Amino acid sequence: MARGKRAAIEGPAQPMQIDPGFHPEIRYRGRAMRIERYLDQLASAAIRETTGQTSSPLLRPTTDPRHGDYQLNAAMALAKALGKKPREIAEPLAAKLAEHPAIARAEVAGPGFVNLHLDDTWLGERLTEAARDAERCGIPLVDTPEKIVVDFSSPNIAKQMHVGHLRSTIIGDALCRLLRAIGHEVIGDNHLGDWGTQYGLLLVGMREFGSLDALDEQPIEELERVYKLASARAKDDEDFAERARTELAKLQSGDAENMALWKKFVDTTRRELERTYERMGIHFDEWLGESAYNDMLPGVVERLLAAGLAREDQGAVGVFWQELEGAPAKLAKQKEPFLVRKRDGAFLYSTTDIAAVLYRKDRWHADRSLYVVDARQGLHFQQLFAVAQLLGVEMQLEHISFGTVLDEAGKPLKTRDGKAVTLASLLDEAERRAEARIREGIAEKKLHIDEQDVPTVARAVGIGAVKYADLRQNRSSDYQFDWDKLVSFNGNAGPYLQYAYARVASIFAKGGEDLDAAVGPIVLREPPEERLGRVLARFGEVVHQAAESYLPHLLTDHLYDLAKSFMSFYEALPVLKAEGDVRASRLALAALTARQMRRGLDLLGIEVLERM
RNA sequence: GCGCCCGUAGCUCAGAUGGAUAGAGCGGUGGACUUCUAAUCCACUGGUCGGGGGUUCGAAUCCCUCCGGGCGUGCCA
Repeated sequence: MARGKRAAIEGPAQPMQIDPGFHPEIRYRGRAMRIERYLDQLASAAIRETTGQTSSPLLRPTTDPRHGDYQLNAAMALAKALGKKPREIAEPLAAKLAEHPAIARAEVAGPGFVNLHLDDTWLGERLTEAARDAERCGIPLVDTPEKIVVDFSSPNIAKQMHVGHLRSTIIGDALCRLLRAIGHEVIGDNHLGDWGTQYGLLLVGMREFGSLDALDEQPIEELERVYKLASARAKDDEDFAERARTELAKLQSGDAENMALWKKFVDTTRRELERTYERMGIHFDEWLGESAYNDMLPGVVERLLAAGLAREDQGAVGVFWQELEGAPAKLAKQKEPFLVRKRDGAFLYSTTDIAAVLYRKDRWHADRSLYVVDARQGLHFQQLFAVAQLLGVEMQLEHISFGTVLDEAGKPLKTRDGKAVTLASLLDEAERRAEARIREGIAEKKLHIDEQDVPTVARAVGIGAVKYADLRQNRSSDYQFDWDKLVSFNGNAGPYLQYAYARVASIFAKGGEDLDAAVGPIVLREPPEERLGRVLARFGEVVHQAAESYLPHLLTDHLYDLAKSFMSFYEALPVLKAEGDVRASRLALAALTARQMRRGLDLLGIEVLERM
């Protein structure tokens, strides 16, 4: 049963015609569903017309469906400035908006809220358009595309990736996908830790007790083994430590022999890292590690000195905020210098990061550079960004910080013997648990998976569950890792969404229907359809919000809403057994759901399965 | 000391630029499978939003203060 008024228009949706006297500049851009922005523009125009004011309508989705779909809070805000009662402002505003075909009803309520009820006919037409946009899936492009560098994952050479890299890798990858989806040009850059003091120890250690064969076969294990031995030795053998420093200096000045061995460390490790990334479906556009900026480092320090931003102190060179004009007050107060050259002449990661900022600006002409890095490095990035600003680099810099991964007891996730859990072992465990759950489901005849597909499904479900668990939480807080929740098939978890997708897909498989051919027209008749339709209509908007606020959990929450709404619809109303227009409409709703689920999960780096 | 983050239902968490009776999931209780996948769906249950002040027509949200927890802090990254 459709709410509100319904125009007589049926059949294929037309690009909507808008009364030019009302808002000549606003066009609903065909298939690009960004409904909130559209309503916002509509309401702004209505405010201008009824009050002469240019002000935000303060459009918000309602929290209670009885208040309609969206509410405007502007009347209360405008009351003081206009010297009127809020309701006196709200009444004409509501009347104006009610004239528009998108709005079924606009009611004034409470102190001066304007509650907007979307028109189901209008909404059905917009959904029909979205159903016919298989390519973009209703996600509009940004007006001004930017070039954005996303610096993420960034493991160290010669060390296993561990849970500490998990979040950066998963969140960074999702942000790349999201920003690309709304039309930005994205460079995903793996800023490897492939340069620095540990290489002196590794060079000497490798020659002393390393094996080149082992390095080829199990590079990371061998490098970790050698490093452990070498650093232990260096502690009580001053001669050994001195040789390590000498070899490091030779490496940094380009000694051919050391360079060759170092290169071998990097290449072999990279091959091993790529296997893990492949397993996770992660791709980088660039692998510019710290070593890539080596040649720039002396110049960076000189430039800072010349600009009067840095000075020498106790043999080291750094930026001393409390002495600097135009420095952020907080940095000055903290009195922590930003060191860029050590007493022994070596450079630090601060120096490398400044070089990378300059490189990204000068060589790539990036508009934005995002650093998907642990929250504990917050101070470093504050300092880095302040230096960049003082150097006059015009590029938006953002630290996309995230919290620590904790175990069930709320402590940082470690193995029993206190070591960091490696990423590989975590993924193994996820797949193992997923497989166990899947076999249970098959035994109970609740899942429909052929034996030969079990490993594939277990992989997609296991990896997907890990990613979803990470992405669904607001990045800034620490997150508690819980295996049972992770692989659970119900509730807000990855497998539930994959299951929901498989259920939609099975409608088409069962009915022999082509998903791409199911294009409606969509007409919202029953309450479950109206609810599903309203969720479907928000997709483009949510993708934009998630991308531009760097909050993937906005999308996971939305996809969960979508899955729930679809499940309710699916349980309540027949699709294949419906007839005529109703069947066509419901098939199109299902097809649009499937596409948004697939696309949405893809933007999070999560695979879907046609059958499970 | 200085700085950053956090404190919301029994548990895990959402609550963007302040908006109506603070929402999910898990858990608990009760229902729904001869009908498109029941690992699903429906209903119910559950809160001094850490405490106290302040700003506002309106505060979980902004400001101050206190309490509790985590993290960072001169030559690691």
